[in-house]
Amino acid sequence: MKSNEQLNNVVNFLLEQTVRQMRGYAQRQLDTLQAGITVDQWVVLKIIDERDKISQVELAQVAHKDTASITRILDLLQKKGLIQRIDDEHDRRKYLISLTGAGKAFVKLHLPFINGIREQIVQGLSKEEIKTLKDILEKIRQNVAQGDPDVFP
Amino acid sequence: MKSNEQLNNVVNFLLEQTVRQMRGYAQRQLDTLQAGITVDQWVVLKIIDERDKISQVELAQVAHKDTASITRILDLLQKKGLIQRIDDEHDRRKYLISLTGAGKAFVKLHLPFINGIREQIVQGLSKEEIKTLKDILEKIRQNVAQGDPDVFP
DNA sequence: CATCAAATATTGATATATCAATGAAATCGA
DNA sequence: TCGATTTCATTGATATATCAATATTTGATG
Repeated sequence: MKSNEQLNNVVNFLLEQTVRQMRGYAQRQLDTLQAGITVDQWVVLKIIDERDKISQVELAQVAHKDTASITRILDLLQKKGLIQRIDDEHDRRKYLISLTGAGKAFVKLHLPFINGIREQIVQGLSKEEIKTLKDILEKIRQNVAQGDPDVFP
Repeated sequence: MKSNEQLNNVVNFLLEQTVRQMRGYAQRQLDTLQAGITVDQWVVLKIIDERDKISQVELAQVAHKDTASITRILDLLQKKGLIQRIDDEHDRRKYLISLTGAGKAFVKLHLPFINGIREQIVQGLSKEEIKTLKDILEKIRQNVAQGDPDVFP
């Protein structure tokens, strides 16, 4: 089984490494915009764009991040003037998160370029390959799943 | 090409999410050992086990980590008494990194269990699927590659 | 209604990634 | 050999992940 161990190690490693490189690539591309924003901040910004008045817990679920991370990312986005926290009248524990005018403009301005980045990442992969990749990743996700599984389309 | 866009987004997201869950799973399993060590620390430890007297730059290359990260991970491993930095007589900028006796014993003790974790992660995947996965990830890596590509077996 | 449990956001601690700057040492080129 | 460049390890700063603890508020149940 020694060769299997090798292979498993390689797969684990390759997956991590690929994601690391993807993130690096996306960040470097994003940096060329001089927009002063990180990939994770963009992800959060984009979700807010699509789901106005979302709460932080929901945001965390959709972004697959911890609420602590969301708090800190929102702090940064708020400092940049891109989002705002509005008190929820019906539940005073919550904020309703929205884009500011500047935030909306920011998303609108940069969305096409950023969609381009994502296309470049999977460039040259056929639909079949993408489907196969998704299936395999789904199997891995089931192997490592704990508690409530979250569903991908 | 419009139909692909949604798909692309999912693939990027799914990859990141899968790796995140893999890491979480591996860490939780590691935690059951009560060994007080992280996945990344284990990775570094294992490399030192295989390549005694390695330098920190080499370690960084093999582990695909920044030298800054290596410095900090080694600091922690050294505090735990698992590794030692020895001055390189031939190049006084370098350390030669080695496991201590405790470090060797630690690796020997936990290696089988940790290999088991890797095994569980890719459980149920056929060799063909693993090969396909590797090929697809390799394509993505090439799409996002910058500078010197690093080679996987 | 009072209490107790759960949800929400925040904060703190620790680990890591990444980038930039630094000091010390080695090497290279004229 | 001297000076410039490069290499090595470290440190600092910032961003994020994760886990734990907390205050506030809500909801549920007696």
